[in-house]
Amino acid sequence: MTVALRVAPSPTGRLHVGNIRTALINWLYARRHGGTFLLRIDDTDEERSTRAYEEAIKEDLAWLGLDWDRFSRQSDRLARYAEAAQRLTAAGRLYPCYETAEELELKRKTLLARRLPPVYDRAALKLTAEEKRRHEGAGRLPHYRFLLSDRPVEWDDLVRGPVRFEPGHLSDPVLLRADGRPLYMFASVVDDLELGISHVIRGEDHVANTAAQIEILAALGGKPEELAFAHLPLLADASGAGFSKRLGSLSVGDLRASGVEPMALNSLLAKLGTSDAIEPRQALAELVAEFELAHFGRSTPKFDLDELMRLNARLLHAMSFEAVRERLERLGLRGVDRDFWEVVRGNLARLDDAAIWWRVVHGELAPLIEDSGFARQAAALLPPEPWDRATWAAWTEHLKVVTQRSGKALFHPLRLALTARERGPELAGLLPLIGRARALARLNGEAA
RNA sequence: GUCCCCAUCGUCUAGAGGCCCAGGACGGAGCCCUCUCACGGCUCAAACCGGGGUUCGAAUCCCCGUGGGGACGCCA
Repeated sequence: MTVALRVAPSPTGRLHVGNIRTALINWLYARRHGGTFLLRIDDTDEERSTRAYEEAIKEDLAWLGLDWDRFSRQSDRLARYAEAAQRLTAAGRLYPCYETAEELELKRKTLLARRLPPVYDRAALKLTAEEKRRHEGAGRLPHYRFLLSDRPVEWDDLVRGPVRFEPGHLSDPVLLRADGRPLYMFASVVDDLELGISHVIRGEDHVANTAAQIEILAALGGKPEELAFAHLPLLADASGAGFSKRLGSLSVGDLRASGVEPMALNSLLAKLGTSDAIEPRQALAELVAEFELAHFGRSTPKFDLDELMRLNARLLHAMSFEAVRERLERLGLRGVDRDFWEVVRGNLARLDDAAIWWRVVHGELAPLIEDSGFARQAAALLPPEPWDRATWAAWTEHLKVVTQRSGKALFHPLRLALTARERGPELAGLLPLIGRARALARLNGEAA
């Protein structure tokens, strides 16, 4: 069986945490099983979809490193949906309905008030030809519903196990709006069938849709057993609130602005809710090798931004110079080298922070002098260049003997004078980068 | 309201009747390393939602509560 997966965002906003997780997991599954990955833009909702968002989604996926082998856009395939609708009509599975949105809303409210599930009553099925003519004569255009069977729908969900939907709990889904446009429910099935999708991995908010879509698929001549479904539990935010409440507003843009590395996000989202340890991974290939859909549980995991930021820091601490060189240069660190990166990376929470240490090493700063006498002594004992990592130990050993200082009393003033900061990377590494001239001046209390 | 799903350390989870006075990872605490923070090493604290059953024996099976999530659109 050919493995083919897809991610199907609607271009009505930027990708957010939930979207990204779904996209990533589908992508990982495809790559893990040597399958293809399709980016499908679900833009049947004309009012809310824009090309600008479509572009933003492509950029966001590219930023994450999720590439696609195939691309399709639902608005380009309207003829296909119309053709499929004709086949359903011919099979007697598509029927016109004339209720207005308001009338349907009223029906639902009435049912709810009677403690009944708000399922469509199929009143339109009983309409006579005369009644239909009257409706159309009155200017009412029909929308079309798919006639669900009276048999239960079953499938073996890759995450939830055997799932069974009893008839009567589902409304006949509207496939075509009164203006003739297909709805997601329909376009999605036609695409999955015609584009040869083998696995649909999505959030559990789609389980009821799957039941209906399996029937539509079969009515279209597709084989439901050739399409595997997996429904993952939705994410909640750290407080446990449902995903749509707060996480829905956490977009890729926000995350990027917070200094989140794409691989930090990928590392978290690929494992959150699984039994695997969540650890920083430098490359998607590692996540591909580790990916197992069966490791996902059925309960709602919490997405915690603090956890993401910690993972982000850990990822940064292990990043290679090659991986960040260009980005550092773009940050204005001209001529940045491996030594600098390796000395500094362990102290970064986000890549941008490297600029702080770049200034400490190459820029001018006003030193903090606690004891000018001691600082001048230290300056006087500064060894001649060339300097390397051993210089620091040699120098401070010498200072220790001469000044009788040790521990914090010895080191703290040196750190303050040299970097003007309480904390930072090891001075043994930093000192050679700062260089003798600058160190000398700073110890003497001069801005340098 | 109806239906579906879920319920083990703070978090993600292992656990498919005895191997569990419950294991791992992240986080937390302590110690070590150390000029600081981080890294690393070692150690510790930390959980089976409640109540009924079934069973010689239940975290594991059943029922009922409770709590959480989801679905019920001419949105996706």
